[in-house]
Amino acid sequence: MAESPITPREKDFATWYQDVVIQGDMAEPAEIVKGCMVIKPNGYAVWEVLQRELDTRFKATGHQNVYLPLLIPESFLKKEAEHVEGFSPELAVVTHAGGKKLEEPYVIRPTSETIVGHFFSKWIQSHRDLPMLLNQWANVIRWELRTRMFLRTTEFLWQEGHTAHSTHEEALEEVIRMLDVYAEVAEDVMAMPVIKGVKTRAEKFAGALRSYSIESMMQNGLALQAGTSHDLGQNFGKAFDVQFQSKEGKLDYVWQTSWGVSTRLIGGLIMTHSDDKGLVLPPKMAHRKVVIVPIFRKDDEKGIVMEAAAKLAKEVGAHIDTREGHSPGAKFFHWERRGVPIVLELGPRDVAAGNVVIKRRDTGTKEIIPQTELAAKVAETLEAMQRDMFSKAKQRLQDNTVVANSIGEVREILDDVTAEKGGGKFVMAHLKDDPANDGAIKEFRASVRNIPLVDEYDGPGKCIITGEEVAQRVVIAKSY
RNA sequence: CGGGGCGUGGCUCAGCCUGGUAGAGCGCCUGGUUCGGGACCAGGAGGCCGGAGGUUCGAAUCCUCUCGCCCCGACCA
Repeated sequence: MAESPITPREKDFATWYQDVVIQGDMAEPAEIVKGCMVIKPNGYAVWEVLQRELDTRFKATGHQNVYLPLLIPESFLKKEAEHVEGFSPELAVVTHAGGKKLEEPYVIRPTSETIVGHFFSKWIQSHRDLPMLLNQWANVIRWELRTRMFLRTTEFLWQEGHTAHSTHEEALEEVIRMLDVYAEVAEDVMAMPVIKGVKTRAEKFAGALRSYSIESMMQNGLALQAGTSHDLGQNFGKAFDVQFQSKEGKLDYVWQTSWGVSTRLIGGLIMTHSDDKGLVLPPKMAHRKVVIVPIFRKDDEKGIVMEAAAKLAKEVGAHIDTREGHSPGAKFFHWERRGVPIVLELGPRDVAAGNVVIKRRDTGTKEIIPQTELAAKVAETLEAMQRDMFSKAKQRLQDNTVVANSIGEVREILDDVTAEKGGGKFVMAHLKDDPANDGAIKEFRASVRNIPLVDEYDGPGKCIITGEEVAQRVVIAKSY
């Protein structure tokens, strides 16, 4: 009996996560480039599902895809003071090309606000050019000091939306619209509950007026920022001189937004649903939803079983594991680790009785059913799994969200929490949105995740640090 | 970037302290028996020990530098 190569969550959550990523054939460290990973077919397929789900919604809300240069003139970054200050430490810079030193270095994009600003200024003259609603699917590089597969890697894949509007109100509507799209994909497709909210001023995107985020809770109770949407105000408009003439003939700067989600979502997906046996994918995220493991001994059995398997596979769109030289048991483990939602077992006994064994990945429940009922059963099971996985995650979020009324209390709850040991909570507390207060929270390595858009608690109260009256509680947690 | 740990067949690791031309288990290949939760037997292939330099008659082993991975911290849409 071989031991599971996956470290139990209880023992070391961080190691468990890595084991699941590798054993699930999602990705592996590139090793030849610092902080980079190789996304393997099983992982990239998940990204493709996400891309499809997101892109469909972007198009439905009027956006078009574009592609902008990977390299950005260094001077562009410097045009927005806060932006350059925020990103400078993590930039990779190209200084040589074509065999000689460049007059002006190029920065490998960490994000494209600056280059978008440049092109917006070329493309926008009139209010008739607005709104301009663009999105880019791309890779970016940020030289982070500490990386973890999917959660934070030097190079990662993402989409960045960039829009320009004639009024601040309209831009704000866009910011919230896209935040809602992110929340919908997270909850309805990934079965990953999120809290929508505003980032504090200290935590906002470098160069934005305000940032909004969706925050989700991983199984160790740590928060993961799953997506962000920024109200850029006129900051980049002014820095890149993006002006338009209004109906009234007046010149004004555009109001911009930007929003993005990345391959980090895959890390969130894994840490929300997977278990000690490996990856668990919600049906909507699984590119391969049903796999049939045929069981037989002799050749005559093989013929009968394979024939029945082919028929069932066609009926429910399943993949048949025809690999030779692997026992059925080995095949069960194989698909279990890769998170396939439903595995069907089909052997001579089942064929003789007209049955098939259906097994759910999330609960491990096994059931013998008549083959005639399979199609309906599969559809019903996939739906139930999607629903149940969301409920379970939602319940966990609720169970691990607590209220605190003093800074000491917050600290006591979060002090010992680590990514490895877990025990994390979302602590709801009244806190004034002031960088000094963020600093106080940071002392015990936690942070304000966001200020929820919908207050599900007790409304106004006194700030746990300054004692000032604030409108509502904020989410404080340790995070990735 | 600071502190700690670690790089040896595909994987996990032993060997290193006390230098003397590389080992185990798993995996892989072939054949046979198996096959309802990681099968077994037999035979076989595969590594110059992360990389570079140094010390030495001789380096996986000692020294220096370097690259990468993991953990803690700092940093971080």
